[in-house]
Amino acid sequence: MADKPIPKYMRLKQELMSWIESGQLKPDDKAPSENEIAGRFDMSRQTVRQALGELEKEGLLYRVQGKGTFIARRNMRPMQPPGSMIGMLTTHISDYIFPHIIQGAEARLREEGYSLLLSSTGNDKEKERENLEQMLRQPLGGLIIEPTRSAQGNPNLQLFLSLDVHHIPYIMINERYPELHCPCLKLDDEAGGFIGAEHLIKLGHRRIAGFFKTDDLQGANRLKGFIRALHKHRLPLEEGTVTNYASEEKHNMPYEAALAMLKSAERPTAFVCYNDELAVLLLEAARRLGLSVPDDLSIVGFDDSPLATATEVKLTTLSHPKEMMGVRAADMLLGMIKGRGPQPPADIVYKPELILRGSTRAVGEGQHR
Amino acid sequence: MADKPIPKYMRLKQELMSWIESGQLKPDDKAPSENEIAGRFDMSRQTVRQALGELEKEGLLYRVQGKGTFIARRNMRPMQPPGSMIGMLTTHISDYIFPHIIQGAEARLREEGYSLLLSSTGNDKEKERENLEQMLRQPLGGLIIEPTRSAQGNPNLQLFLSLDVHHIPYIMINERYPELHCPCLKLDDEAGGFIGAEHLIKLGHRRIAGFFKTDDLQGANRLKGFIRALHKHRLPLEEGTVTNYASEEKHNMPYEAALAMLKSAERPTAFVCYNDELAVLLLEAARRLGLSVPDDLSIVGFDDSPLATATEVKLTTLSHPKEMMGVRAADMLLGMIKGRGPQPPADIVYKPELILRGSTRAVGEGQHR
DNA sequence: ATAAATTTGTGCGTATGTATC
DNA sequence: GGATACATACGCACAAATTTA
Repeated sequence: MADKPIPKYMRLKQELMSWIESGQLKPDDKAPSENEIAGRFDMSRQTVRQALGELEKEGLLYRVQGKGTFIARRNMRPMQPPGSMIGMLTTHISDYIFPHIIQGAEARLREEGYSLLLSSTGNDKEKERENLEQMLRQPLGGLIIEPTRSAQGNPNLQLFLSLDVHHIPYIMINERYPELHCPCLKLDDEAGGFIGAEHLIKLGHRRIAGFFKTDDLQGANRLKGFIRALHKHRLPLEEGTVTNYASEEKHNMPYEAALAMLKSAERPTAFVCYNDELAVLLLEAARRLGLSVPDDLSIVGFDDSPLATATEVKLTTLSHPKEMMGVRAADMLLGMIKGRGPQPPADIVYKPELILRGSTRAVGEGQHR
Repeated sequence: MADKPIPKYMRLKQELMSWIESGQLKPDDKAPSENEIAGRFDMSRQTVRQALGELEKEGLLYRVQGKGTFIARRNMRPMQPPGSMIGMLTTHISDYIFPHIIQGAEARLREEGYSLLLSSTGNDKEKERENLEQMLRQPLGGLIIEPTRSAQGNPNLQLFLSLDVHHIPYIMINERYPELHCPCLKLDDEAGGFIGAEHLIKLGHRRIAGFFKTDDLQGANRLKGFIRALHKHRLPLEEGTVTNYASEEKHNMPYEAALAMLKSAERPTAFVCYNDELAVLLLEAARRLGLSVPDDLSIVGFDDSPLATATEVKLTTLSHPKEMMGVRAADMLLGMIKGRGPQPPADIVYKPELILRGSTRAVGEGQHR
């Protein structure tokens, strides 16, 4: 009684599909004529035509007037359902820690049967727009975005809002555009800057210079924490203590500034650096002036990148979740995609931890070697 | 006479499509009933049904029994044409030079309006299979593949062959599986091993140890070149001169081997390393024993990775095209996709160049510092 | 709540046109 | 030209779902 009768043409469709699948009918084989099928299955030719018509639309058959009906070349690979592709848009692909974040996200997504569509902006907001537009042309299930120059406004806001319109879930990593209220995974950069500076202060350093990139909010927040530590310990924030630089200048400007500082009479005894990449560069500056790290100068890096342990003097630095952040980002996004709840997940904020290595030392401690 | 009469149902289809396109019928609007259309256009209901049926299959309409026919929500964002996505399958995403290759390829592909679908095998042939299968479910325009453990056979050969069956162009980078004859971009690893070793020989070194990874062909070829250099200069290849290791052992095994070697009475005066990552590690081993590089030990790296200049002693190493290889790989693949010619492009083989830095020195030269 | 009207779904019949062999 | 096969077109009857009276 509860049975739903299957229409005749539908049963014929299934029968024919099984013929094809079992190999009884191979590609380019000729199927029986409409009249023959009608006779064999005791149905009208119109009904056969309905079944064949649908199979043709589905690409399993092709029909040639006057010739017959034939099995299509099975070019059909079993297709991925739309929405099983996740886009990831970062500033860089190859720079220090980004590959690790990407690797983490890719691994997790693949485990869950999703694919990763990768794109980078090269820290250029124009390219961010192009990439977003291109991504929107794909049937994406979601997006993981690292903002480009997050401290310099968001000219592509309209595009991001259209993600909401299309109901494409997205999250941000490292930072978020303040205008958007999407979930975000980030490091507590302010705390990191504070911890790095306070570590040096507790080692007795009093003249501490800071070097921060300021075109993204990570840099601004790390600087904020740095300043808070100085204030807390009532150290003056003198002119020239903090060097701000833009991404384009990272190879020269801070290096030159550090050289100038280290040559001055009242040279700083410690550096807090925006990241390990810069710390390695400033390590080189100290070497060039014949200064020993950590005997003459302490340096704190940031991000615990592979560079931190490649140097002779291993860098004291602040941890960054890297792969783990990528994994969690994937988890969170997949949760939003599958998830029922309309409430977006809460932000995940990682506390950076100080990793003590050889590049920092108390002032005035005995020289070695 | 030469006119082909347009069928009634086709004219109706076009009429209805124009209604939708012009906005006379908006999404979720109800279309006139089959009988009404039939009356209005003076045709039978069956003919109307044929037109509506096709439009439904094409996704422009949906029909609800007992209710009516409705215009589909045009959720269709302008879709990317299939085949505008390029897959890239590498062993690692985050390890030293891979990010640079990926970055180069991604940049070039995006310039041409293609997207990059990224996946990594983690040097695991099982994951290589899974990733390939997943990639095949996407409408890929082509594939860039870095073989996984190319020196250890190819259990996924069938999958690679099915790429040919589906006419999906693909190329390999860094190495190729010998069983497959697809275009390949690679470094002349054999020449690199030779150049590195000969450089040391010309500096007067006689006891030169080599450390090579042997689960991929790059390592095997670099070793081959290393041995050829020794032969050419009639140096003996003594027991223990060459250390082979597998990827899993890279963090400990060569390090321990180097320590043992350096402690022996007849310690080698120079190392040729599979890559910079290993060179940095062995630099550390030398430090631990109080040996100075390059005064007591010369080290040659490979790949000119960022690590090579992060160390205090900048590494003498062999160049690798990195980004450029990614860009050229993208170019070559796009050429194959667009290209008419059935003949596949020729391999591109880069000659590695010796980059002289501070980690190598002639034996017996004056000590410094 | 029931019945009637409407609308799409299924199935069959016929006739004619047109392409292929 | 004739036979065969698919394409177009119209007609009817009834079933199933939905809306309306």
